[in-house]
Amino acid sequence: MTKGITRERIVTAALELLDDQGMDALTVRALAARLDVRAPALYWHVRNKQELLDEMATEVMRRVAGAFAAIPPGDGWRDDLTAYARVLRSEYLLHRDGARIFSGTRITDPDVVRMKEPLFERWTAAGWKPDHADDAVDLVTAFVVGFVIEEQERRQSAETDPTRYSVTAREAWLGEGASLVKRAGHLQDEGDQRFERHLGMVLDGIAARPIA
Amino acid sequence: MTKGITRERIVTAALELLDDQGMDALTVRALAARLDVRAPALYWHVRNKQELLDEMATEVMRRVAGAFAAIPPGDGWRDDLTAYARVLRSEYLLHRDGARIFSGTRITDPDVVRMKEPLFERWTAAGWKPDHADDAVDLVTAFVVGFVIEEQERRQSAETDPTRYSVTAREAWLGEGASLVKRAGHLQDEGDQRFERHLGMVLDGIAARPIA
DNA sequence: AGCGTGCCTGAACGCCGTTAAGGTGTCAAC
DNA sequence: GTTGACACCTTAACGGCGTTCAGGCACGCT
Repeated sequence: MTKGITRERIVTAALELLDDQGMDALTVRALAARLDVRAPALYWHVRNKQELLDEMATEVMRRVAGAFAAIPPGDGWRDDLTAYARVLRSEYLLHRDGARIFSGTRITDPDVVRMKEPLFERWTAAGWKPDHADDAVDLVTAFVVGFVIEEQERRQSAETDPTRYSVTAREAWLGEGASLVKRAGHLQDEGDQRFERHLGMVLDGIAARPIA
Repeated sequence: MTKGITRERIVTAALELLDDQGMDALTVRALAARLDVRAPALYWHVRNKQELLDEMATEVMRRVAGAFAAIPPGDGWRDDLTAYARVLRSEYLLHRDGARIFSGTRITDPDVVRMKEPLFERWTAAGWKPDHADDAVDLVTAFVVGFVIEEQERRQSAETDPTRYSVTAREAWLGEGASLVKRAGHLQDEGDQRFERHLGMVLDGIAARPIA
């Protein structure tokens, strides 16, 4: 491993460590060890752990912006927002607890925020008002964040305690009655279909509003 | 303060401590001090801190269920879901980082899950399929979670660093270009209106699907 | 040759969650 | 009325955490 720590190397190593071992194992000492260095060395490049976490979140969003920019523009706002939602979800899913950790943290790089600009240009050209465009992006973002948080918790919970999401165990836990709640529990298909279906509803909701 | 620690007293004290001092100050020792007891005493009543957090989340959801049950049933699914969304949001807003902390954590009390039953009954009576009812509740939940996470982070960020969300500082940070992004930033009205508007879109999206 | 400065180390501090072992009070059984 | 069990709490301690601080080593500049 070549020496010479940089901010970027720290951030990417931190993301790897998070994926390998999970949030609890993401300690300054462990991260330093992975970079073949002692813990205090990191404090030369980063003010504290919170700043590191912010930087990690920014990096994740940078990858979202990158992946999104690599997709050819679609046929209209609906294609654009669908692509954005899918990219955001899959980037969150790449990291353990990704949605919980990386949502709603401060972005330290203006370029990431500026990525919205081309989108806004296309949509205003198509007659959208800026505030409607803003609502649309934020609504889709909120939906994806909420969806993936629940998705990831469900997934992890199933790993650590497989009985929890088994149908029979759940029914026993629920006790008597609540038959409709139980019946609904049966129907939960896995991830992707559910995501696309819910996303479709959100987009329908956006479509139902006057654009200007 | 009367002695005699119980699980419930621990949980409510923990919620108070969280509200007063924030997540970082919610330590076992500080919580014990608030209950006039030494830290290890709590381990007689609670397995570990994670279990305490789960219990706190459950308590919050119990309050959501309680507040929701206290509202007289509305005129249809739209009223029901609106009331649910508002109750969930305001309960999250009551606690620092509420949405981030309490979303997607395991609920330890079956009664909370069973609260959905009367809703499902009403809606199926009105012709909804169970899977559609399930989708609707989960979609609204995901939206509220995502919305409030962003809302709370924005609010706290504004407290600790008031320049961050000032318009002029933000524009300087964004640099040249991105004029549409900037323009959208101007329009962000505060909390409630925005919530109601976005919620309306989500509900429109639900309304746009066939119910059966 | 000497010096500043960039990057890193070793040692330490205070706090954390958690465990182990031991006390004290209450109350039923004898 | 003594004994013993048990619920509940204490003190002491452990290992690990984020972070700070003083020092040291290697380089480029004068």
